[in-house]
Amino acid sequence: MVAVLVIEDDDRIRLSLSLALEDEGYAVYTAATAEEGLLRQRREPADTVLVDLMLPGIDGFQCIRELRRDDDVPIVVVSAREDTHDIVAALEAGADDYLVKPVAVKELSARLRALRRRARTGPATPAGHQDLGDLKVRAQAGEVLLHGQPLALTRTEFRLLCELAGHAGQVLSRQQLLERVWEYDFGDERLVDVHVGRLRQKIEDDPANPQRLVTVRGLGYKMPR
Amino acid sequence: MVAVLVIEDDDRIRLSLSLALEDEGYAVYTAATAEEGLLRQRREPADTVLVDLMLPGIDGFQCIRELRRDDDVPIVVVSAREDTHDIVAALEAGADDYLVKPVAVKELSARLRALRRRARTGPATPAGHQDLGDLKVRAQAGEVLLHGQPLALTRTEFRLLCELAGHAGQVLSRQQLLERVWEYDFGDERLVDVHVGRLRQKIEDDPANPQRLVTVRGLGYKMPR
DNA sequence: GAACCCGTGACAGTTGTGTGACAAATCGCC
DNA sequence: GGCGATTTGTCACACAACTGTCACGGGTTC
Repeated sequence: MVAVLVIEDDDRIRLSLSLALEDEGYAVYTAATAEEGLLRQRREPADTVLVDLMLPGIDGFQCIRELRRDDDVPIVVVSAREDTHDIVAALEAGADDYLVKPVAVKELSARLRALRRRARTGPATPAGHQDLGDLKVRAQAGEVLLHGQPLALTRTEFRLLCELAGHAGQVLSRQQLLERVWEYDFGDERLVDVHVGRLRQKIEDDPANPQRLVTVRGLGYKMPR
Repeated sequence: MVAVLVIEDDDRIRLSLSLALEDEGYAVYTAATAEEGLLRQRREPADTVLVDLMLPGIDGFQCIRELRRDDDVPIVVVSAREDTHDIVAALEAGADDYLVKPVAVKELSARLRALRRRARTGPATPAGHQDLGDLKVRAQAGEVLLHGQPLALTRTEFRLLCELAGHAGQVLSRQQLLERVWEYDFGDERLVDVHVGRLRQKIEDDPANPQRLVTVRGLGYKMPR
């Protein structure tokens, strides 16, 4: 299911956009302000973001720049302003497409598909590739190198490692890992422990004394930088 | 220098677009018909293609499909028709963007930049020719050499191989392959498995132990660099 | 010492992948 | 335009790999 985040302050437009997109088969998240949208995208990233330009507080341009700072997500502007200057500014800020209200839903949907088709040819997983000493994570190639040798990881191990390596130096709670790796909203947190254990068997020189994937008691796990 | 191919039958529009794009710093090739444009793109590929919808002979839609057959080049439609139906059809055919005439050059330029920014993150080599050890893929010539000997591949096998070889070192999911090789938006992913199996019979020395086309369990397939 | 946190081995159920068979669709040739 | 050959997509089966649960035990905190 493709998730779309709609950032739009006008309640009526937000609602009608949401309904239309849901009809097209998208999962829709919404936010009424840029702040809310940015927060939401950071917590639970959507696959595509629709954003209005005229927003209270942080405006659309700034919002796009903020999103682009650490996210390569496709961004589509939906705005009432049809001035060329606005269009150019939004695209320069990092937007991928720009539609003028009122939008035809069929067109919006087609443009989303075209954009996603193009975006998908990019990196498959969020983090590109990470080097942590002897351990190299090549997300695109779907491979992990330890001392230059490719490692045979299962999908779950791979995704777990990507998640941890992508936030090297930062503690991730079992709950966060469950949500991001397993996409579970709930579940047995011990599951994480088991897979961390299995992962350690493969990436640690001495699995009983983990160096690369350490546990932070009471908080979770992290990979030191 | 970024090269743009403009396919447009109206002399005046073609000329003014060319001049405007040259002003923006693009190298511009032109073609007055789809046939001419396709030939030109095959001989000397541009980095982006602008195409009109109403062309004599092969029309714009068909032209887009032909281009897409063996090229991942960004395609922008510039048309006088502003009907949603046309827009959707063009995007579905494979276009990346759609502008309604008359176009503001600044906007066109900004959209080209946005599109190229997005497209560049994609495949490193569009559709040239790839050498992977003993296996040489000549996409343009439509032939594949194994140990210097030409291989007899079916069309599907050939396109599958081109797609994989064109992204050597990168995992492609079954879904991605379905979309790019079969142009299915959905469908049975097992179809990919079957054709990978058939392809292996032809390109692997020992099909039971694939070396050139390996499966990455849970993720998809890839050809190692 | 009690409560809690974490590592780990075992195991059954689930999922992913390769492959042969087959019918429908397409192609090439006359 | 017809007909055999080739290609394509679907299906089902078999096997291997992976996943999640559980229980046990050692360590840590208070």
